[in-house]
Amino acid sequence: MPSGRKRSESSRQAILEATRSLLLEVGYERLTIDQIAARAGVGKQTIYRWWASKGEVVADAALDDGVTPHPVALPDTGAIRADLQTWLRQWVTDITTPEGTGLILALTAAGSDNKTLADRLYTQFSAPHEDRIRDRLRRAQSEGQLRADADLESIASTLVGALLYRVLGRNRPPTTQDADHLVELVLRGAEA
Amino acid sequence: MPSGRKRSESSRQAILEATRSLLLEVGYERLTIDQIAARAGVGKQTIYRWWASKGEVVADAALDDGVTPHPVALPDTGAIRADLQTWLRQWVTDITTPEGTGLILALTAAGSDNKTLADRLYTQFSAPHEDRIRDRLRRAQSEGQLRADADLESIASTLVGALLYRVLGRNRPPTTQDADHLVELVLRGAEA
Amino acid sequence: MPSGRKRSESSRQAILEATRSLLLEVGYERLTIDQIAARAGVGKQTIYRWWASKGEVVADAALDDGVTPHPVALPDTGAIRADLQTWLRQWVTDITTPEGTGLILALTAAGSDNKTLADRLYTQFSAPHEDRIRDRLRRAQSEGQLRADADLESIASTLVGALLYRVLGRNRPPTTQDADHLVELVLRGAEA
Amino acid sequence: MPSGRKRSESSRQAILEATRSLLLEVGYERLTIDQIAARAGVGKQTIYRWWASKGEVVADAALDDGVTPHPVALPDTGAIRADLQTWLRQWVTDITTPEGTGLILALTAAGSDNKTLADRLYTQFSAPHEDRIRDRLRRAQSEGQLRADADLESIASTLVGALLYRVLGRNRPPTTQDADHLVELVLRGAEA
DNA sequence: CTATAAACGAGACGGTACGTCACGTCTTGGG
DNA sequence: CCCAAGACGTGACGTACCGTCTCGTTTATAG
Repeated sequence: MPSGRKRSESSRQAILEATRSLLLEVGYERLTIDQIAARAGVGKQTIYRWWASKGEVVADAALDDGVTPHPVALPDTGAIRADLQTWLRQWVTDITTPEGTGLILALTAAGSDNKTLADRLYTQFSAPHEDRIRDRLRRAQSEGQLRADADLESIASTLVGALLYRVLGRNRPPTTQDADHLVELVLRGAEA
Repeated sequence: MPSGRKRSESSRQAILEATRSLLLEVGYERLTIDQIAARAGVGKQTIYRWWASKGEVVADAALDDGVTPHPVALPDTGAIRADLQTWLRQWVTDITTPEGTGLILALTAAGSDNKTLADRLYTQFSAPHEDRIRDRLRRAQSEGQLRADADLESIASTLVGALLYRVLGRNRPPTTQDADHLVELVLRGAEA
Repeated sequence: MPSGRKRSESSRQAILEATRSLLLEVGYERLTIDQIAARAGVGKQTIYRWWASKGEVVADAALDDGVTPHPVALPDTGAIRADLQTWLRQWVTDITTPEGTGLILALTAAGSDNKTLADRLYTQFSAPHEDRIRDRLRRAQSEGQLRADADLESIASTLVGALLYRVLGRNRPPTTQDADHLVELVLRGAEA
Repeated sequence: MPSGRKRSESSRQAILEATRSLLLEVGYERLTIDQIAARAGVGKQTIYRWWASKGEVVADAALDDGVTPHPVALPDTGAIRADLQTWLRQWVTDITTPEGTGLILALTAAGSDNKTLADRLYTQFSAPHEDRIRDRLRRAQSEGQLRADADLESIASTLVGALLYRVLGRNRPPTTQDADHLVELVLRGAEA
């Protein structure tokens, strides 16, 4: 029977919020646990008690934030190309804001350092996007809009990867127009 | 007129070599200047004298390494799809070795932290690849293998981005087959 | 009229016993409340509820232990020198055991830090010894064995102090023979 | 051939001076390495590089201070009792100042915790006093002022121990008069 | 026979200090 | 002027304890 004081939800929130704000101010590499604790008004041990590393805190901070995993399902108006464009345009807008780009850079750095964390970040951040796209593609395929032999996994992965690559490159962040072109490029050959 | 002792080439080499080996052993984040100096048998000052930051050393270490920027030009047998596949298959093989993946992860982490460095890395590492692909595509276009309105920049960027995305994701590193499929996917709609 | 649960005697005992054993294992400085609580199987609050500081717990642990304040009265065979020697020999034996020395070192450290505690320790630990010696000396004086102008306080304090000094010094712990010599030294000039 | 930067004498001095002042302000137990470093304007590592523990720093701080080991030799006017009294009176005055008492309490606490340190403190602090006293006693003995069988070691140790005991007890710090009485007490039986 | 109130074991909390590591700079002595 | 060595002030690391504060749970008295 577990006794003892319960985990403080307010501390948990304060830590994640402090992490998010510091991430935008100083970036992942210069982010320190000391800073997070100080800004959150929390003892360092309270962070170490519940998270194994800076990367874990950052991951939770990003994923806890409603914005990032962007749970919006793809629209289904019947026109696959338009629906994909609508959705990707919105996603590009989100990830090219300072907040969005900052979180992506932070999560990438975090994942670079830690395979376990990289897996978790892929599963919770990238995979849901790919899944949503693939599901919508599958519907289109069953409706005969896409060829039966189109590699839907590959299309979804390429769409997400190509845009993230431009965000990570930093000098040519993707635009909504880029999103449109990209959809055209990869769909052209897949359409029936 | 410069007097005094000349810069030691052997120290420079030792530093870059030590950096490369440590990068594979401990990764970018846990790499330290102290370690590099110790392994290279070099004073720390000698590192700080010639490089501004850990990221710069890592960038030089990676780019100095013949393997990574992979200076091989694309073949030109006349068949654009086959040539692209040949080249990309080789590149995928290179970047999915432990050394290749390690360096890419390190460079990504380094670039996440530093916009200036990110630009340099893009210019010296990614851009040459995109350029080579785009040049070959252009030739194919002028030969009438590709449609006149195909967005060659976009194709090149997508090919590179989609594969790097899979390397960074770590759980599904790209295979030579993936490279083939990817070329098919993006070329299908661009071919005349 | 107080209601509610009574103080747990078993917890009190467990705390003092845990304190004694830990004191011998790690010494006063490395002794922690957390350790005591863990070994005693007790919540930390139960310690803080009843004791104000580590020093207080240690003092109670030492004084609760029958051994230390050694309540044995001095014998009175009529021969002051022999009686003193008998008693001091026993005391030296007690305080040079590992347990005895450990407690004295702990109490000394505790008293060094805290004037209030130092007073209490003196009153409950040293003073009773001096008092017993002085009372026996007084009897001897009234019997004419000691000169009327002998400074009995001073003699008692010197006997106790000289032996404790050797215990604290650690490299030359006093022997029963030392006790004999000491009695001879200070009594020789005081005897009638 | 040892190269590299030399140890900073100014840092060493600043550390010992900071330690002395903090010792008087907060006492041994509440003294922290962080505090010492901050007040001395020094990095913590500079302390840990040269001293193994808080106790070592305190010992050096005390012994480096000219006051404490009080290198004054005993006078030799020919009258052993008067010479001893003169010297002990001065010593009592020194060790009953706030500074003197503070250092003694600190050194006692330090020695309680660490046998090695206790030995060093005895050797460098107490032993020199006992030695000086014993040497003077020996001279007196050879001049026939003291009995040939007087235990000079024991006398010296008793004088030092009895006075330090009163300092440690805190409630009855020794006076110059106490010093006089003590000399009388232990010499009376030893004089020829 | 219940309330209710205090003490209990447990353990999370905001903090302070620990001793270590790495930073980037400075000093030393030697090419 | 460069170099290897290495001490320096700074600051973050992750851990250990501090003394306080909830949490149920247990044990006594009071109604």
